[in-house]
Amino acid sequence: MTRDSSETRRRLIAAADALFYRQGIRAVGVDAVAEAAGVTKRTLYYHFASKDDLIAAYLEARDLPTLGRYQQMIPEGKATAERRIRRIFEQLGKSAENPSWRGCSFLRAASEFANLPGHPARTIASRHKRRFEAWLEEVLAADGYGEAAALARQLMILIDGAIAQILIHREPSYALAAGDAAATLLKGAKTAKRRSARPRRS
Amino acid sequence: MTRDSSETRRRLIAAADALFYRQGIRAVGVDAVAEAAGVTKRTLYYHFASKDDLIAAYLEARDLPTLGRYQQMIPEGKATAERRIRRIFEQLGKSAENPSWRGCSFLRAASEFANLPGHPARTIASRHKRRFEAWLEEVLAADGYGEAAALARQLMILIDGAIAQILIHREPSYALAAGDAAATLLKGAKTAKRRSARPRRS
DNA sequence: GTCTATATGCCGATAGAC
DNA sequence: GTCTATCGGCATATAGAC
Repeated sequence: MTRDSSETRRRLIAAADALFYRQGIRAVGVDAVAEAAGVTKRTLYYHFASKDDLIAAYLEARDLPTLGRYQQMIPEGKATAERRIRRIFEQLGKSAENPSWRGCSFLRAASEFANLPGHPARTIASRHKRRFEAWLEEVLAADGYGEAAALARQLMILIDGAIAQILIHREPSYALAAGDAAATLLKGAKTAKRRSARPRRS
Repeated sequence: MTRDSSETRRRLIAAADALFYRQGIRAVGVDAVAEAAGVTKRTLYYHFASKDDLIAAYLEARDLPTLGRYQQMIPEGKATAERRIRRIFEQLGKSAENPSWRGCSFLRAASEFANLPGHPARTIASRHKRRFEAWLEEVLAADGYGEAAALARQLMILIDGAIAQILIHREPSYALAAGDAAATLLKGAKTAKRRSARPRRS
């Protein structure tokens, strides 16, 4: 049945998600994924052509939900972009306090397959980060910032830099240091923003 | 003989360095390392107690040389810290243009062993980054910057963030975006620096 | 669609000769 | 200190029954 098929597939992806994110993709065998999903290895290979295919499905399934989680951190229209961006870093630090936190799945996947430029994991990871950067640009542009694209790129660098440092030192406070840097960058761009968006009263 | 012994050990570490950095640590077997070093697996296990021991030696051997390469990018007393820091990002972007560039070995190792907090690779990676951050702090403090520690941490985040983005997108220009951000942060801290370091003439 | 059983090869690590 | 030979286990992937 088609329903059963997609349900089994869904369970396999969920099992892969838990194991790949926790232990790393190369560190987990397909046997372990199949067992965690409650099926045999043969069934896994009925639903996925190869482990690479499963890896692609794992990252694909994480793409929009991951972005969505960041978007939910800063509801629209609640405050200035400056305050909303600051909140991203605060929430990142809070997430990283969870012992099951292991950094960014896309960055770790790209790192694991650094030697395989055409690997699906690389393609999906790059596209995810481009989406993330584009969203940041929208947030800044909507608040009237000039140079929103360049600024969004700098914020993206700060976010992944903070994640990298936290992962290395297991020290979530690096998120706050990155948040401070982001605030400084936004403050510096503020003047240009106000000048071009609307004339100041003073 | 002790001389032969350390020479074989050195060759094994060099072989591990080339393979681990290029392909990832978990992706390379000890067989491949031994063969690349021109010895058998048994000899590898004479010089190293385990693969983890070899991994530790690989990262340990990279620690100071890696830091040294960054230090050579900005010779002392040649220019202001602002200009010297900018040069780090320019050189990073240039390095990343080399097809054999695969990002930061310490960050990638920490990422691969994200699930093993006590692993030697994690300890060495963390210590290396602490050293790097301390060096940046020295550079800033020597040039009279106040808040040198906080600023150094922000620069560290920008450096690893740039490396992460370049690795994901295979796009070295992210280094320049990070360099722009660094320049802005240093510029913002300049006023405080000049006030505390020496009175300005104007 | 899911199963049991298996192919084939590499994994880290070791025994014991020289 | 380096070798040949090998251990048991796990890797990805597949054959064929039901």
